[in-house]
Amino acid sequence: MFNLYRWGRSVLQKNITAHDIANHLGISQSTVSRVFTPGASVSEKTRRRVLEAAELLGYRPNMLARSLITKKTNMIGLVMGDIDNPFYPEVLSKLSGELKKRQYNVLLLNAENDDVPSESLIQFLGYNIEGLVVTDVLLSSSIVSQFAELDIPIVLFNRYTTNAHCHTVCCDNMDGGRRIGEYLLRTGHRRLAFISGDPNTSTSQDREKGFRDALLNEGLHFMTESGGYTYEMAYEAANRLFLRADRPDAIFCANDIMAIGAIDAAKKLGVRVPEDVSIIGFDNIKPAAWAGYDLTTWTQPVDRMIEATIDLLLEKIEEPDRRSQADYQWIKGHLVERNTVMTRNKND
Amino acid sequence: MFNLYRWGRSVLQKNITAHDIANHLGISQSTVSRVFTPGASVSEKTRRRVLEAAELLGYRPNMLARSLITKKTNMIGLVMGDIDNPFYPEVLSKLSGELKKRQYNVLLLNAENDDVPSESLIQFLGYNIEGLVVTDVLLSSSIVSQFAELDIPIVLFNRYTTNAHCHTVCCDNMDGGRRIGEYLLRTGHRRLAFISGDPNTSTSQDREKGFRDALLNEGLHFMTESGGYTYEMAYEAANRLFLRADRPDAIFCANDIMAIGAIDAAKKLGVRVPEDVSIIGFDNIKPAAWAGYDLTTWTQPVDRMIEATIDLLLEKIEEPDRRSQADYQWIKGHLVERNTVMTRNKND
DNA sequence: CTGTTAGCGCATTCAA
DNA sequence: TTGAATGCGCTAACAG
Repeated sequence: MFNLYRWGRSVLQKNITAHDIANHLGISQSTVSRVFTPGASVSEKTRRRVLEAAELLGYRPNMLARSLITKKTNMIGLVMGDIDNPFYPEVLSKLSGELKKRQYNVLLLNAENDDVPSESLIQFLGYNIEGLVVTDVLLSSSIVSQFAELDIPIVLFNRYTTNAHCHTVCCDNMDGGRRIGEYLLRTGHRRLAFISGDPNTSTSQDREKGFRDALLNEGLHFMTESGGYTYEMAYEAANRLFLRADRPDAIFCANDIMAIGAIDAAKKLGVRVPEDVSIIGFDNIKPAAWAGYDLTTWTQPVDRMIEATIDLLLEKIEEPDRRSQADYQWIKGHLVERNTVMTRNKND
Repeated sequence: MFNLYRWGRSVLQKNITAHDIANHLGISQSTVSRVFTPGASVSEKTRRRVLEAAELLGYRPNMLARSLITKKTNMIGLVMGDIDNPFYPEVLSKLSGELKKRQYNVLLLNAENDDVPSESLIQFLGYNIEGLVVTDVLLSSSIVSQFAELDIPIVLFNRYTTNAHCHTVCCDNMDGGRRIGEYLLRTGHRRLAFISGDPNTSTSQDREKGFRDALLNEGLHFMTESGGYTYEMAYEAANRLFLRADRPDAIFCANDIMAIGAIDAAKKLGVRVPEDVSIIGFDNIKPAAWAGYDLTTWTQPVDRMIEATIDLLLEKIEEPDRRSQADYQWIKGHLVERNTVMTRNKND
């Protein structure tokens, strides 16, 4: 009889290989491999024996060796931008969760202050990641072309470029901005202001552009301040706005964090929200729902965006020629009415 | 002369290997390998030629093949608990950043609601991760022993167990709780309350225990409510507290999110903070500093905790016998005084 | 259904 | 300093 010690290896050995199992069972290594290869043909009996021995000895196929041959690592690179915005941890968590459901693992890279470390991305290539998701930042074109040459798909989450190799899943920011503008108009606001995020980002630009379009239809202009997507800068920006002679009756902030900063600034100055000024945000992060703010805002449909991201990415990976998914997807959000906007008398 | 096409491969070829470079240069594959192996001996001249050709052809060593031999993958597994608490995205981002500085990459796994997917962790073993960092959750002992058998170190961040194989880097929660208790006593509070987090977590338990110790020294008891580490539950818990006949004059919440919920509950009921009730949190997350809350709280020294985590983990990985780092580290935080606690007249 | 063989791309002996 | 040879652990033909 074969037994655990027959081949001079103890149960406590660290690296059990398919070979060990094969020897232990007196079968060939490739048969063992077949048991762990979906779709390979093995008799039910040997399958059971192998599985049993594997369980006993603690065998687990070595993904690295496997990947070396199959060229499938099941690893996806994830580049995270602005983690300070609570919107993105949510994205991160859901994205990695969904990816795991589909058998993919996430190799993480965080890009602090818009500075995507190119060398790390190149390292990722060394690990043979099969795809890349990039949230809220842009990649250098040199990096993009390296990925392109290797046919590794890239999906930009909430960003877009004209670079043909980058696909995009994005909240329809223009639409959001426009409909927020229309909403503010419809509720009787006339002295409007916009606090922008980082002016270099398409998210901020598009929200502003949509907003402008809506106002232009009514022949209205609006004041602008820069809030850099941070609480502190938006707080200051709002202060400047409130101190103006023609103080706005509504402020649209390019994200919720800034809207919260604006609300706090208003409180400090004794400007009442929404009686004296309406404030509206964008993202619908958790704190927006807190009783202390109760912020009217715009929802980014995270779940649908993530679903689209994954469907797009995995289609590119698994059936590159299928192209059933659009390469650029703009997903519309919707208004969440809470209590920071009030309807005004148009003859105010 | 050799040229790019001599070996029938075009510049656009997808997978350039060390062999390709070798052929292109008319040298051996092992020489090419040496150029990319720190400490190997290659003449300066060939090193330059190889590097040049590599650059030209876009060669990059395949980490998988390399790891197969060296047993070094430079990958660290990271299990993230409660990502809803803004404290943890910060940890995530800093941890992965520091790890990258030390040449390690992060394989991510997020554990939603305390449910660590064991199969995913076992998958991680297949990828030959070299270490595991676990934030704010606990692992099943069966998983831990599998890691132990393979000598893969585990560092628990903000959790601890008696399991010998798990090392720990933790904010000294008992100390924090105690010193918060002492602070509240010193500032004249006598009717104290505690809103706990998830009662199963050591973080909540220890903060409560320290708090109790401080009060016991003065022979005081305190009211307790459960806030489950969420804004909503803490809001309700605070409501119950405020409606009692013996309404507390100070509430210690086991984290900032809950303290914010408590503040909002107070506002809603017209209970003034800090005039009628003092509120103190734990974590010092960003929103605690917002003007709308201006929360007095306890800082977890994130940077030092992360540094300790990495030092500990990498020592276990790189020089397992050195043991210069303590296996269990409790790091003390400190009070951040803002405006939700006021000194009371002891004869009130 | 199973065993044999041949690599995947690389680091690492051992000679030269 | 370099090249030839070997094998890490595995999958994928190819026979049988």
